[in-house]
Order: sequence, then structure tokens, then C-alpha cells
Amino acid sequence: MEENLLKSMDLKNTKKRQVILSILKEYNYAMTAEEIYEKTKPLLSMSVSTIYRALHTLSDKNIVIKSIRQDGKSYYQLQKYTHKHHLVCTVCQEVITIEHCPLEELEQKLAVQTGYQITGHSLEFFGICPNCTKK
Amino acid sequence: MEENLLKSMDLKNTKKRQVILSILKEYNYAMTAEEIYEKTKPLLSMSVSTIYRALHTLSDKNIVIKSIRQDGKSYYQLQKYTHKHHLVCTVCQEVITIEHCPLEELEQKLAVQTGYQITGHSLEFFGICPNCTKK
DNA sequence: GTATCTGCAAAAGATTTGCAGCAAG
DNA sequence: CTTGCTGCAAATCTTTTGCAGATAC
Repeated sequence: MEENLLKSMDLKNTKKRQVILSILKEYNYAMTAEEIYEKTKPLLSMSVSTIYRALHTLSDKNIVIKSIRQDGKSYYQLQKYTHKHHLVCTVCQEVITIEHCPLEELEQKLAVQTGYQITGHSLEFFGICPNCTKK
Repeated sequence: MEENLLKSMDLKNTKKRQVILSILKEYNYAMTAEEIYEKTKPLLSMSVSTIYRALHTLSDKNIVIKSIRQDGKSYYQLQKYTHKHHLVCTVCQEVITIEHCPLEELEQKLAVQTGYQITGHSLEFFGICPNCTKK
């Protein structure tokens, strides 16, 4: 479980980090520090700064990936579940996950053209979901 | 010039808004409010909040497009120059513009699959430029 | 034991807002 | 004139940080 993951990165195996990781695993979508905080509340007490610090450490170790969305907030998710992109409804904020990343080939092409060593990308689509279109 | 653009949107044609628009036009790349502020300094005095307010108004009218990058800051550019994406060097922050947007077809496909009315997307690549790779 | 975590409160950075005065139409 | 624009300072929101006490190993 989470214990080995932490140990393997020379991180101390604390209850709080375990809880954060298990929440990210359970819900399996990118969430904000605030959302994680809300979900930890019933389980144990933890300050928001601890969550930020843990997420920062975990993303340094590439266990967690941070990405900043168009709402200006940082979203965190487990590395192994990443590389999916999202389509976000700008009215109700519903999020649809796009399974296949369409950019891998393009990335290769770009690398050749520019001489850059490409390390990643961020991609997000916006729109209005069928439900909100009706209203 | 900028005058007609403002009038056509029922916005008052002020010197400050003209200056903001002309800077966006001259430099023709997405910049932050802070960068715009620096560039206005030699020209006339204007408070940062005026810049934010003007950019907000202009983006409501779709004259200016706002997008939030992975550094968490908001970047603004003229609508007619948008729809270009960027490759950003994570070491020296150099930015390369990608001329052709590879997502138009994909967007159509997505719209059909999901029933969303797709209004836009954000895409950014990261990497290390040839120069920084050497070091 | 000691290096690493954590809580708290304070600080930071980017952006927004209330209010009173100013300027464009 | 009067509606909308601007400056200033204060407020907001998210995230980071300093420090002192607590915990994992």
C-alpha cells in the first residue's frame, strides 16, 4: 500500500500522508488541496498547510502530478492516473475525462523541429455540457 | 485603430485602454498584467488595478483572451492573434509559438462524442530548450 | 536522539473591490 | 449632466513559509 510508496522515496511514512494518498487513489481524479482537506476531515485532523506541504513533497518525488487549470487553482492527482485530459463545462463545472492523449505523436514532431527536449504538456478543453445548453 | 474597436463594443474610448490595446498589438504575444504595466510606464501613468479592470472588460467583450498558464499567472492577448500555442522552456522561460493548432479536428470529434458545445481549449508544452540542455 | 513532519499564524503574490473623484459622450 | 472609468488602499483567495513542538525511524 501507500507505506511502501513513501518508503521507496525516503519519505517518512506518516498517517497524514497515507490518508492523502488513499484519498487520491480512491477518488482517482485531479482535485484541489481544499477538496482533499474536506475529505480528510471525517478521518483525522490535519491542517491545510500540511496538505500543501505533503502535495509539494509528493510532486517533487513524482508520486503526484500538479496542474493548474483555467480557474487558477492547482489540481493534484496520482502520477499513475495522469496523462488524461479533461473537458470542463464552464457553466456547471462538470468534468469529462478524455482517455486517449492525442498529443504524443505531435510531441515527437515538435521535439525534432525545435530541438527541445519535451517534458510535458497541459491540455484542457472547455465547453457547455448538453444539460446546460438546454437551459 | 483602437478607437473604433472600443466604440463598437459600447466602451468608452479612453487613452489608457488605447495604450493597453496598442501594447498588446505591438508585442503580439500573451502577456501578464504586470508586463503590460511595465510597458505602459514610459508612456503614461496608470494603476495596476486599471489594467486589470480594462483587461477584464476587454475579455468580457472578447477583444482580449485570458488564459492561465502552469505558472499560475494570467496571460492576455488580442483575440485576433490567439489560437496559437506555446512551448515553454522550463529552465530559461523562453517561449516558442506553435503556429498550427493541432486540435481543431479533435474538438469536432469530441463535440460529437460528448454532446458538449465546445468553446475552447488551453494547450501548452513544456521542455528544455537546446541551449539549456547543453549546460 | 535526530532528521523529518506538523500546526499555527503570519506572509506572500496575484487579482478584485469599495468608494470617492474624474472624464467621455 | 450622468454614466462609466480610474486611483488608491484595503480586501480576497490560494499558496507558501518561519518557527517551535511533535513524531517516525
